[in-house]
Amino acid sequence: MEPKTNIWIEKDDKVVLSLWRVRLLEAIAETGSISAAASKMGVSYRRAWEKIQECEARLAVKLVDTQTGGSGGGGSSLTPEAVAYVDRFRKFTAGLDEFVSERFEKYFSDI
Amino acid sequence: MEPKTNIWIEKDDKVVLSLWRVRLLEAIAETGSISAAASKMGVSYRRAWEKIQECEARLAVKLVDTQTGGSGGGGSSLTPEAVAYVDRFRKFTAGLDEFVSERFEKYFSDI
DNA sequence: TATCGTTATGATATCACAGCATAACGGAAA
DNA sequence: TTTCCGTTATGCTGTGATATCATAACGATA
Repeated sequence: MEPKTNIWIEKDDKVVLSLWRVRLLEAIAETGSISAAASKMGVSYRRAWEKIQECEARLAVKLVDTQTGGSGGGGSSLTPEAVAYVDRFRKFTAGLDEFVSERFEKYFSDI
Repeated sequence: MEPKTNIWIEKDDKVVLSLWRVRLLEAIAETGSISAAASKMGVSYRRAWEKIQECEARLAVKLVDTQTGGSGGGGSSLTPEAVAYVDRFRKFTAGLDEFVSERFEKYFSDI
């Protein structure tokens, strides 16, 4: 038995940022491409790309700069706005895991 | 923009208890029937019943005592084990909303 | 100019879930 | 005794979301 949590931010009842989406953005920053990030996250390029579109549309902010063609085939990187959102989100959710783990230990350690 | 969270407990990568399921159990306790509880939760009886079966199977514990037929058509009530699980879960998750709200205010109040 | 990996999207298959339908049950009322 | 009613219990079917497949466009480099 193990505790699990999810945390996200909604706007008009729609997800604009979530733990998963922030991880995806971080993966894009690390790998330099949506394709590699999707692979790293274990999802199809298609799905990763769609989620990014969704976030951009709902936040009304460009999050990923993309380039098609070129030496490496192209690539992607985060906009300064995306970096700021990721940073904010990470600070926002910092300590959540510890909070949950401690409480789980306290009340479910015997199971 | 508003923060949202979910919290649950897994066993072998499968959900055994969650905020939603605990609310369902509480609704059964309050109303005295799965049918009324499902309606209260805004889902079909079918779905409510299935989730209870799932929890019982995965926890290997009987959670709901049911009675078919009779004056009111029958009804349901929680077993002592279920009451104990609900209580534990509520204690486990107490304070989570405040934790998240505070942090959200701190880092996203301007948006 | 041919190549190659990436972005960008359409088209189709698959699957969890919602909604509908129905049988069994048994106390209460007729 | 027989009918009635609301609940439990479960099968069946439609549907929307998601996964998988396929393909066009792009452009620096060799």
